[in-house]
Amino acid sequence: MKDYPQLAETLKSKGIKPSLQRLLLLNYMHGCNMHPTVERIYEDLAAQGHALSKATVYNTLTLFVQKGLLRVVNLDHNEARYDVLAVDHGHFVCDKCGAIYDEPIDFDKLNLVFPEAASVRQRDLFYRGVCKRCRSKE
Amino acid sequence: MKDYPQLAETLKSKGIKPSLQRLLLLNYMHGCNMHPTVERIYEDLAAQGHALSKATVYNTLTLFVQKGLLRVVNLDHNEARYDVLAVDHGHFVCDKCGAIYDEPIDFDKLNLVFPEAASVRQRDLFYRGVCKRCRSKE
DNA sequence: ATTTATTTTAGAATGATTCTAATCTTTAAA
DNA sequence: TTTAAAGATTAGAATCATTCTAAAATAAAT
Repeated sequence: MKDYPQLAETLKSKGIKPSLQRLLLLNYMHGCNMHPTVERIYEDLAAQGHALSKATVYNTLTLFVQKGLLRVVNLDHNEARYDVLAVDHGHFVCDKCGAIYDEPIDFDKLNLVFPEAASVRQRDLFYRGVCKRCRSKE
Repeated sequence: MKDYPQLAETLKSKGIKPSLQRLLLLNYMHGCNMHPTVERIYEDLAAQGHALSKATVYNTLTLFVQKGLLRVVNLDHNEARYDVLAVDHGHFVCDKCGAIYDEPIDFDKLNLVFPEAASVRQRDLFYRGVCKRCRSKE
């Protein structure tokens, strides 16, 4: 655990009791620059010797999302992916290799208006296509 | 069927043979301003007396997406939704009632650049929050 | 007509997620 | 400290959207 007191403080500030499992999950997500699936998170933690049950992974991630520590990334209707909420950013998803690239975006500057919206909680932007790595392999 | 020859022509132009089931589905989607799930499409068609099998609904929608007639909207990791490809638009999704509002967006004008992208096939934008209808009920 | 390819279909299989009910852990009260 | 109450974790069952499979129906081609 890199920074136990800091992680615990983050949890407490959101009204979440810092159990071992929750600290492990938050620590994992903070040191994680991909957008892992539940399966991936579960396996990585198990490989590190932390065998949380899969139910706990689900429960905890859902809790973190509710409390605003993470966000769900729905790339397809198959597996959900999880993303740490840092700077506002959009995603580019490669159709070939499935890689997900983050790119900072200032949504405020886009100045988009949805007349039906009373309040906006979350903003997502996805571009899809072929990434340069895959293109260069062709 | 509103405009049989037109629908059949649309299918043929994409290299799809215009079977009855395919015409029914394309017709349904064209006269549909929501973003229906497979279940919804299946039930609506059945209610109209067109009992396609659910497998056919899945197969055909997937075919239409591959051929560029429809697009999948992944609002959550639960059910996929389908959208007719018309003008470029973003989506606002209400957290309370689940309503989905379209809003035309000129993505080109946003001028967003993903350095890792060699080519872009699709662009999606989702805002989430509470819609005015739900807000006014509170 | 007869073969061949294509489409549709019902139902089984899959797999991500949720539910359930029991166990373990922490907190609060006595 | 004990005891009780609340909260967290867990394994495994249940659910449910989607995909697979293999057969039946339809259309196209020889």
